Amino acid sequence: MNQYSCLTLPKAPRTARGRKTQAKLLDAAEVEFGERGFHDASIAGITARADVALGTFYVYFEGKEAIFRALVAHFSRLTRSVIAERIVGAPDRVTAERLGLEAFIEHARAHPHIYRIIGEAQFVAPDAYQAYYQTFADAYETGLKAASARGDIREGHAEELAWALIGMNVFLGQRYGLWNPDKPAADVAAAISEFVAYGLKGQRDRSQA
Amino acid sequence: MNQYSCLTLPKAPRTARGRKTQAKLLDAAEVEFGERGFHDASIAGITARADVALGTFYVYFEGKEAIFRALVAHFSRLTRSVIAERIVGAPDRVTAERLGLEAFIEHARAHPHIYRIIGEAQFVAPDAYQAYYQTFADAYETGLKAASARGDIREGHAEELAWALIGMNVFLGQRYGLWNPDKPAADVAAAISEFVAYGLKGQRDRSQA
DNA sequence: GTTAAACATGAATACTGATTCATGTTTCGG
DNA sequence: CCGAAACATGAATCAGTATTCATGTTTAAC
Repeated sequence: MNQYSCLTLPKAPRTARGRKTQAKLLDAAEVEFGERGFHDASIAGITARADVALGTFYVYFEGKEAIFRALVAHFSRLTRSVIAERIVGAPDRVTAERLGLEAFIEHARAHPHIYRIIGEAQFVAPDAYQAYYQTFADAYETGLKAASARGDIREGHAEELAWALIGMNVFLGQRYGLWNPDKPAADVAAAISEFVAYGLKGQRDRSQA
Repeated sequence: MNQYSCLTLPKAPRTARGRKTQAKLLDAAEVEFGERGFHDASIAGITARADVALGTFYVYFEGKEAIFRALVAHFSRLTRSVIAERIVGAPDRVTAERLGLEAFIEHARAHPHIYRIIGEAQFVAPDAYQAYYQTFADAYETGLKAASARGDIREGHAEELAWALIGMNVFLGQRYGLWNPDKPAADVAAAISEFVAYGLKGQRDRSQA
């Protein structure tokens, strides 16, 4: 219930009751935006789900877009940390890619609301959306460069590769996580791993897969 | 002006005047939706741009969503044909991938409206959006299978690969076509081509790039 | 326990914009 | 040229909802 406590929010509550109410609103907003989309979602819908009065919303948020942006910022961090946790300690970059894709598909499957909200941010809060992927891409690029420095993968074109790999992940997450969540995420990740391994290393590697 | 004539439209005009007015509305809607997004776009905005009266809109379209869907269907076909034309006659699959990506980035750069409209379809007309990418993926998969049958690329996982490659194209198109359209599309495509070549063929091929 | 700040309330406000419709005008086959 | 169908018009209708605000209640510091 209190998963948002770390956020710098528009109107910080000063009492325990206030923090609880704000957290209820954010939880409710996740469901309302996730189910109905930004424009069909209503403040009345959010406050009804949170079981507070309509006016209470404006005690804690500037308006509809403000709470949406708060959710985007929160879920951006959450998604990155879920992936990061999963690939920590991977023996090499190709394994990291496979585990990251698996984590991404599973996360999308478990939290479809989050993916709808981030996707809609492209049009509702374009700057936040772009910042999200730029941060992701920067980290990716750094990771790829480190991997090539230690001889894990070939050198060069890390920036373009980072965006290409992110796009791969997003679309596979959409297709196999959100649209047709039947196939095990690990199977999809394994199927793609060969492509990524050859693509990044330029030769077959029998030590992993 | 008459680029929509092939479409099966909700209310087919019966006279030359009618066809011209409907085409003006579709052209105007492309700009209105492309610049302001689906929800901020207004029917009044469309009819003003088309230089017709408000009520005229409803002579030709059921409503706001109907004209949006007509645009999505039209641009889906257009995008596919632009890519298809570019890769016809490519000597091998890897070259086709490179030319396709180049075409995609250039097309996104030249027609940002189209890409905003298709992107928003994800939330405004999810079925149309999904159908668009499913069609794309099916064609892609067929192409990959044909390529592996003739020994161009490795066998296996054509479905997953199709979605991965589409995701790559979309994100590179977004990054280098829409957000930072400075780098030549051919350079980006060349940078990624090595990754795709190794990934699909599993060994260096010195005959092309 | 007092009290000032923080929080909660929901009816009222204010505005937007999609869609309808009754009425005129143009087209085109005959 | 005539008439019926097609097309054009824009004021009026209709619905929905984001945001405000005046008022009442709870919290927590002292």
